Amino acid sequence: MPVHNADIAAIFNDIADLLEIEAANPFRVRAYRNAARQLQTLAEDVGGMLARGEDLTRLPGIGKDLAAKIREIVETGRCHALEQLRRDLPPTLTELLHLPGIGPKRVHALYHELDIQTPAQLYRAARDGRLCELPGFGEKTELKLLDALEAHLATTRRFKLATARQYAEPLRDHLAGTPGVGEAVIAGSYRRRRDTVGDLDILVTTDDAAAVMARFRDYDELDRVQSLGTTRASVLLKCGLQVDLRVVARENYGAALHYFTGGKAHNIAMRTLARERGLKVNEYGVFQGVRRIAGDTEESVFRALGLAWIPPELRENQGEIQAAAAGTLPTLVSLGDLRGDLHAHTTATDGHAGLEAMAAAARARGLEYLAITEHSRRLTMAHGLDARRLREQGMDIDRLNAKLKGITLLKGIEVDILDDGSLDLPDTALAELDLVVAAVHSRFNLSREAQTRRILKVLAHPLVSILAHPSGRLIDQRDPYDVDMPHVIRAARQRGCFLELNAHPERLDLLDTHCRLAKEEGVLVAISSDAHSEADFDNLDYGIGQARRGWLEAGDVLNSRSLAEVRRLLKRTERA
DNA sequence: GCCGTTTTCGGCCCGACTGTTTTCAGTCG
Repeated sequence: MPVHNADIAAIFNDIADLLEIEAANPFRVRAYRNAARQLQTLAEDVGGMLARGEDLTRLPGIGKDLAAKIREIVETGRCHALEQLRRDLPPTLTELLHLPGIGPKRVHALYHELDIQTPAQLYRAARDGRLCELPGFGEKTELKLLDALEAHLATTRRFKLATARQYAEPLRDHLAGTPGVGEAVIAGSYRRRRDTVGDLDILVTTDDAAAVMARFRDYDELDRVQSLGTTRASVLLKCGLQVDLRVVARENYGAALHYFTGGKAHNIAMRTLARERGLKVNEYGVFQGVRRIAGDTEESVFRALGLAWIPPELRENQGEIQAAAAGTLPTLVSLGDLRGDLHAHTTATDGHAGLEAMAAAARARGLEYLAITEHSRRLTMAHGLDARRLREQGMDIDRLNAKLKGITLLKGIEVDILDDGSLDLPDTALAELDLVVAAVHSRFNLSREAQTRRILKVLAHPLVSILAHPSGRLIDQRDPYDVDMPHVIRAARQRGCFLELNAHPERLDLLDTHCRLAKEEGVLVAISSDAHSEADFDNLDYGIGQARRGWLEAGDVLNSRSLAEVRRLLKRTERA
């Protein structure tokens, strides 16, 4: 079984947890966590990099020791260091660590003083009032733990960005309605437009923090307060989403917004850079000694460190700080750059609107062209098209195009990729179309070798232009299938094919890291709505967010081109 | 454990809130 970066990251995080419980050097612990984070943001599995003879110590945060451990895990599937730790400490202790209010010191005490190893044992101890015996534990801690364990708060889940938005915007508006409030903005991973968010970070500026806190506490959707101070509060909404609120004075807005937007790694890198320059960055500003030299605006914070303003989507410490210093930040693609959409359905299959309505909806959003790409016959559930119905729809599109103004419909198909990598419709039918989008909808659990072979075969097909939702994942529902994505991307470049970034909020597929890899390899990305209804074109904005996280510029996006240019590029695919 | 135009040793981001502490450690983001 191939080992994935996420597996190695999990091992490193486990090691970090156990080391922390053993009160190891905190910087050593941090090194493991940094490495885990680094691994999770790589576009390619380190196994592949090792196979090509690459030196892993070139990766930031990976030195000689951790590179050797990675090699050990890839080659043997085991990690001696972790096994050693687990001989000394029960592995279930890391579960305790994830309970609210429980950190390494308390886990250490629980284990060594009361022999508590699992959440269930902790629950019994709290219920029996045995926790109070421990120094540092009191009655309140005990009650809070009982509460948390009963509410199963240990299982923290992430929310899809589109779902989080439904809760976030009304709450932000509620807070913004407090008298005296200046700015009220949702920061954190929401502002960075991650595909999912673990919690909401809301920043409010005002001179009357108490009023904002009071209004926060009175919010209808609020389930319980976890902490509430004069400038910071943390609550759980009834839906289970955690919200962290921070209130600052107006002059601190820029510094606070930067602080509460950046990914952890970005913020640490920024503060390290400041320190190197004899400065200090915190949520109140940039300081030279006691003198505050910036912080009113985000621009001023970056400028004080000699950096250009970095778009929120890039703030993950993936090279954006270096690019900002060198003046080489990308000009990220925006919704207005999109001139067409290359993936949509109608009532002919599983869509909810007809050709004409979909065309009108696309045109209303400023699009100049729209490809109709129904499912093919194998997807009987979606009433997929066979060759005859596809031809009939083509004639409908010709007739409609003759009278449509301001938008052109393209004839396409989202043809199903069969188990062996062949296509669900004959070439004679596909050859009649303007573009062929190919998609995997079955056999998600093939081995990496078989799945990669299957998709490479599709990319080699002379009539295929775009690979739809390349990883096949459904957020929260289905993991990506196992495929060698760097290989797929290189194959797409050789064949002149394009990769779709499916903008549906449940897909957001291409992943951001693979968008960036596609850009580096020179493969254009099609940001597609996969619209099944008129309203679905609004989803394009989620695709834009993901594309921006992948550093894509307008020039990297296929459907930022004019219709004539797109037609030319599709033709080149066929000839390649 | 990582890292290095001040360095191969000696650093390593920063502050708020809670609870139990009576001056602060632990946790969290």
